[in-house]
Amino acid sequence: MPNSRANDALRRGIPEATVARLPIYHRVLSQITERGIVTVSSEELAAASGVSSAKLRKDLSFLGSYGTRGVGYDAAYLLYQIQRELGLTQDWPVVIVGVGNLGHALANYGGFANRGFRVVGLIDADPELIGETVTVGRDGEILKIQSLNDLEKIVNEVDALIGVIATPAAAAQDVCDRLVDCGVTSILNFAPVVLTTTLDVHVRKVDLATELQILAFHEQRRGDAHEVIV
Amino acid sequence: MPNSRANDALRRGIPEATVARLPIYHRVLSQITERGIVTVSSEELAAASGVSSAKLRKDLSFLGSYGTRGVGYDAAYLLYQIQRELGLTQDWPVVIVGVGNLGHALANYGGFANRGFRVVGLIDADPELIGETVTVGRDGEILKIQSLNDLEKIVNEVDALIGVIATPAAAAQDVCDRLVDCGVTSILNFAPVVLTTTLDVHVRKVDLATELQILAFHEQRRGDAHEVIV
DNA sequence: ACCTGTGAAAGCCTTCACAGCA
DNA sequence: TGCTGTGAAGGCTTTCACAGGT
Repeated sequence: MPNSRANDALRRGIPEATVARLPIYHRVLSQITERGIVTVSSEELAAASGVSSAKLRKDLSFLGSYGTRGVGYDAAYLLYQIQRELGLTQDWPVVIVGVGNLGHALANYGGFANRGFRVVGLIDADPELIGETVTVGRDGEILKIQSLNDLEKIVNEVDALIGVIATPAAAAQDVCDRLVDCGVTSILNFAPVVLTTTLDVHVRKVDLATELQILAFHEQRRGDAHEVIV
Repeated sequence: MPNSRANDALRRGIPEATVARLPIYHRVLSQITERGIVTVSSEELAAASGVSSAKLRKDLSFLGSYGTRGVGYDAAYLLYQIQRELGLTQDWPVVIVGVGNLGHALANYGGFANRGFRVVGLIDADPELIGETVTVGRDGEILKIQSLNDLEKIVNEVDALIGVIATPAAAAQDVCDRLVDCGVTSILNFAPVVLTTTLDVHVRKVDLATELQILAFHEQRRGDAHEVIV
């Protein structure tokens, strides 16, 4: 039974590459609807998202047929569908472990709240930091930094399924293990280490040095672009 | 002339997917050599990097034949080759625009210095911040935050080719244009906007909310994994 | 015996180009 | 006419499996 690509959309098997772009479309559509625009063509939406229109149409076709031929997409309706697909219509409690500069930046980051994420726990190992208050989100909600010792208690209390690791590299694997042990199934890791977990846990990694190194690679390439062995 | 894949490595056309993994291998090899390990097999290195050994061998084969059959790779030698390939044997001056929490975190980030990056400029629009000193890197080097008005002067002075944008979304495109105008050709963008530039400028994007949204998507999937149309 | 390096196969993603519908 | 939705083609990436050295 050679199960073709055609059925994938129906079986809700949205390609990973498409999933990774949905948040961009989501953001662009938010801006567009806020400006009062009602209808948008694949060409326009693609340009604003930095992708080709063919790619955009393919991406959207995995969600369903939400456009109108000859016209375009109803921006608000499409926005809602993407929101639903991404699970942003519900509320995701998130705990952040490691409240250095980066952790602070994440806690303050305004972009979370209106996308369904709520920072409900700030955890750090440094006794100096514990008890300190941090403003999370844009509307001035205040949260106290809690002790790493209480990680399990905190995670269980707030029922977080998503954890963010912004600790030094040395602490990350241990924190990861503990998060997973108490039920966290999705982890966003900013520490520069490869985390090992069971397969059912989703780990995504953001590595600042890595990004710069990729840029440096291309930058260097400019210089010796013509040192080619023919 | 159907130019085959086989020549790609020689013509220095390393696949993008491989380039994106080289920094990981680089980091893992650094740790390994620091522990005094001399020889490493593709299996070991792959495990520590979180990839399959076949993938690792293919990746390394694009750089050249640096292993020994029946034995493995000389860790220090391989590390050097990757370093050279990534352009980390030279020194890249980097300017950071936007010195909020995130900008601070980036400035302080210890991982840059020993990977060939040197933060040489901190720029912000907020008059309150200008003149404030920030410790960059691990060895306590001190840098003063400078005014956005002087961006062009600063970039030209320090000869930066790489710029990091950590400003609010609204300011990002303008900052990008100005950086490009004064010769920056690689940009790492943390602002949640799609930047438009000429094709010869390399832009990489790190979007914190996007990463969480991708996790949320998969998290949601767990719940309704069985709501499948058959 | 062992482990690298690599063609070949399989799978995934993007682009093309146009049928199909408003 | 105009724009979406989508097969088909093409390109890129990963995996397989083994030939080729040590």
